[in-house]
Amino acid sequence: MTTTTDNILKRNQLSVTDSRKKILELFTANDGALAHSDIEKKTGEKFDRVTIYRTLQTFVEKGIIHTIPTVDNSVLYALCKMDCTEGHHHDNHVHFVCDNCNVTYCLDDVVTPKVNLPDGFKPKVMDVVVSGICKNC
Amino acid sequence: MTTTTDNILKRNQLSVTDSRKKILELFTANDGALAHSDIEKKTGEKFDRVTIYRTLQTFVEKGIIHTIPTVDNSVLYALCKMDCTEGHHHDNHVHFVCDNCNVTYCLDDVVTPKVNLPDGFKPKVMDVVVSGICKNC
DNA sequence: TAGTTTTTGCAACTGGGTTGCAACACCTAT
DNA sequence: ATAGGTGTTGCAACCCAGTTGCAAAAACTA
Ligand SMILES: [Mn+2]
Ligand SMILES: [Mn+2]
Ligand SMILES: [Zn+2]
Ligand SMILES: [Zn+2]
Repeated sequence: MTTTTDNILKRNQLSVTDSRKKILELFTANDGALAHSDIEKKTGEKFDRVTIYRTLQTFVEKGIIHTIPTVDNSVLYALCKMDCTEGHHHDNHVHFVCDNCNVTYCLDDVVTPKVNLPDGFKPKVMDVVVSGICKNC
Repeated sequence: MTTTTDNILKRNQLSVTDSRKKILELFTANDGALAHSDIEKKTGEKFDRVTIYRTLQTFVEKGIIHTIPTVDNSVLYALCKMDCTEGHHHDNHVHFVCDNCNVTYCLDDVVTPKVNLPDGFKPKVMDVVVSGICKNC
């Protein structure tokens, strides 16, 4: 029997291992973003810290997940929903952090607005993080 | 003789010390944002790392400088130009990071644009970081 | 100038993240 | 199904940013 996560791994030329399956499952089961520490807790001592770091790194490189900039200088990861490929991410969407439940959401459908920059500044990439109260709070 | 930096320190009920004067001077002399490491380099072994950390922390608390979220998860600091006070910052402006010279600017005059969020999401604060090529490059 | 308060420097510690390497698991071809 | 080669894991050791407690030193106050 071949599961969804197995397929995602194979599609990306990654060998199917316990850690990769479990970590990928966490992302597909969860609609918010996850920090390294979340994963460490949810896998419960099953895998070495280093393995988790390396797995996340691999997933980012393959375009399976992307990192999210945070205000408090921690790193968050979330599933790429667009057609991201190795080395090229299409994840320029708005992120929302809930002040109450502290969950971070990818708002893939929200278009990032245009801003008028002063003369001489040429924009390329725009990161928008909105914080407030989420739909579940 | 009383300098500008001395006045800023006194106005904020801070005792005037060498480290505070020197670090504050760096901010007033520089129009881009500074990282802890920048300050460490520019002061040249003159002050302990811990002193620099504590000074920056104090300045942030007093509303003299503010922190800037970065993509690569480092912390940047820049002078508050608005009327920020102890505990309350008015620094919701757009930040610009130059891909070429790597300087980060506070674009105090650029209004942060409105975005349309999905139903149920109530926005409070919005952080916008634009990257591209700056006016000096 | 002396006494009080605040700040500094040092040393020790924490926590996130990385690296090298040997043991192990996964994939492929027979 | 099995053996061999390749990729992945776990461990130990390390690095670096940032924090903490405390005694010495500097700044303020009277
Ligand atoms: Mn996202
Ligand atoms: Mn700013
Ligand atoms: Zn919430
Ligand atoms: Zn530039």
